[in-house]
Amino acid sequence: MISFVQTLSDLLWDALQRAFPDASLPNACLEITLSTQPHFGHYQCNSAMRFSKALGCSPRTIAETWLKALPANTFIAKVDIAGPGFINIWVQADAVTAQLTMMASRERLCLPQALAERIVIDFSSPNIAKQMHVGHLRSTIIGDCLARIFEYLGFDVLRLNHIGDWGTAFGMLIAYLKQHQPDVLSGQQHTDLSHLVNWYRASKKSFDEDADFKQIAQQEVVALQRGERDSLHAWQIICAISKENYQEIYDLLDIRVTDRGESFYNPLLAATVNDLTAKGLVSISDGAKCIFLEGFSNRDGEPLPLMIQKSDGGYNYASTDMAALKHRVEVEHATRILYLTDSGQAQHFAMIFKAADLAGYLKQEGITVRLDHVPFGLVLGPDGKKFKTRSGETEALIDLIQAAIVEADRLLQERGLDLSAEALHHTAHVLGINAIKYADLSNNRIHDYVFSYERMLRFDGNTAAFLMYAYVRIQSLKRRTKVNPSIYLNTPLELLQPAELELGLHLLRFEEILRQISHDLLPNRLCEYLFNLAEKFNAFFRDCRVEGVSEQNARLHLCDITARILKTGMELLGLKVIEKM
RNA sequence: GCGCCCGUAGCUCAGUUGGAUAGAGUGUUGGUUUCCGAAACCAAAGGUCAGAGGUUCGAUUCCUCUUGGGCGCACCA
Repeated sequence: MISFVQTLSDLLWDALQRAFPDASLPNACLEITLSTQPHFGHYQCNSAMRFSKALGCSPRTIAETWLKALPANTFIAKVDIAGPGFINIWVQADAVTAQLTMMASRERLCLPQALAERIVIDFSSPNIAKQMHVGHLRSTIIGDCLARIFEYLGFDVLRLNHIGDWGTAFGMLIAYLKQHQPDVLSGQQHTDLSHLVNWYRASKKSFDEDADFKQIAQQEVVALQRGERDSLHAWQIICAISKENYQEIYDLLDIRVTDRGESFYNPLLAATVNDLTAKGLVSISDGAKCIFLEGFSNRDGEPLPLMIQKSDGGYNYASTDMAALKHRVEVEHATRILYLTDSGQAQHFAMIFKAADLAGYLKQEGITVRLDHVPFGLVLGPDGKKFKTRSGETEALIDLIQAAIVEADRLLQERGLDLSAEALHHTAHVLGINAIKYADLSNNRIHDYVFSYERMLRFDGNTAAFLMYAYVRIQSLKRRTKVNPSIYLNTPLELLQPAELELGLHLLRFEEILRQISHDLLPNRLCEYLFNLAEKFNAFFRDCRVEGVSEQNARLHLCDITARILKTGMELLGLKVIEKM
């Protein structure tokens, strides 16, 4: 759909060229934005000031000449010049109605991409033999949300879980299990992640303190990488136990992601290193294969390497990331790759991206692959420091989620709702998880944010519950009037009152918001949009009676579109929508 | 030391091609229901946008410096 701003922009651009046919304007792009104040109209154009120099006269004169050339049209109701040369625009309700009707007639509320660009989103990425913790929460939630938005926009999205399932740690864990837990490896004894975590700690201790064990562990790594059957089998058992644990979390959070861990790229590592070497990018430093890149130096001011092979011949995460990038471009044909990790890895990815560019991995069939590191800040505890439990341990994600659900349950019970125990429990479940997700997504991801059950579970303010409440209220109203949807959906929309027009204009901006997020990758913009939508609906609902008035069915139609966008928007954030609460 | 990120109301945060009087939420104070869900709405109060300079018609936004905080910087990922 051509956005409303675009339509206005086209109209004004034509007028500008008619008004100043001989002028060469510096910028073919008009600046049209939402008005900053209600009395400045619906939209404002700020370009007259910018053109002042090029046209050699004052912004006000430009604006006056410009608007005289604006032909009569069905979009603009009124224009006005204010201040130094701002052009304020009031739109015609009929034009909004027409666009809204067109939008609502489609099953999907925005147009799909002309070309289904292939986009890889690398997110979540827990580590085998470790609990998922808050650090994985943001990657998982934000990554899933971006994936949903890109899918909705019609991109061909490949969600990849780059699990930490390979590397030196497995040697010691396998060695330890062989020595102390043979029944687990033989499959005779089932176990869970909490035991695994303890064994991991114990094996680490032995590794650090016992030279003999260390040697055995290192041999296990070699055996594993060689693909020896016993070692591989042990590795598979360890992975399976871990996956059980994080699949439980993904089920709770409704996250869909394809497992493709570091181990997947193991067979590609040697070839990748060879390829980089053949391209002359690699030099040997202290026995390790390194790529030295301009602009990166270490604490002693010496060049900082991107190490792609260790001096002992082993590979590390840079090797895997280079191989993965190559695979995603060459085999998966990705034209864009997003990496959802904390901002601490910014330098690492900056180096990976630069090295990939130098190696020519980003040019494929005339297309330049776009790489985005999508960084995010830390989750902080109430003390403003990195989130920890009271005992100072890193909090397991599963506990965190359960706690939110328990807290939501308690709050709902306090309210004394007219719900069955089962319905209340279900609502608490949805509310708890929605609250965690929304609290995360509604903050700008760049910043650290303070985690607080109390704040995220509030029923008022910019929270998940506020959006859910706005939605159920609309659904309730639709039920209450007992009008068959086929009747109100076929009743022409009318935007008579200012609050109706405001709501209608806001509804039209949905696609524009999603497109913007596909560029800046900031889901908080969708949260803000939906929060404003709920507010504008509340204003409409305050000013415009729905039930039992002559405009009833037209207004029910508007309510229905509002509910659809609220629902779609919440689903794009990964929130569950309920019909009653 | 080098590099990256951040500093906006008491608190939590928006504010991205530079736009008019910097906005929400929360908290505080006051108000709104014979009427569609008051889990709502309205209003008041609250600011040196960390500080200083620069760029220009215009800077929270871009540049430089200062300051405070966070993170990264060779064989863990």
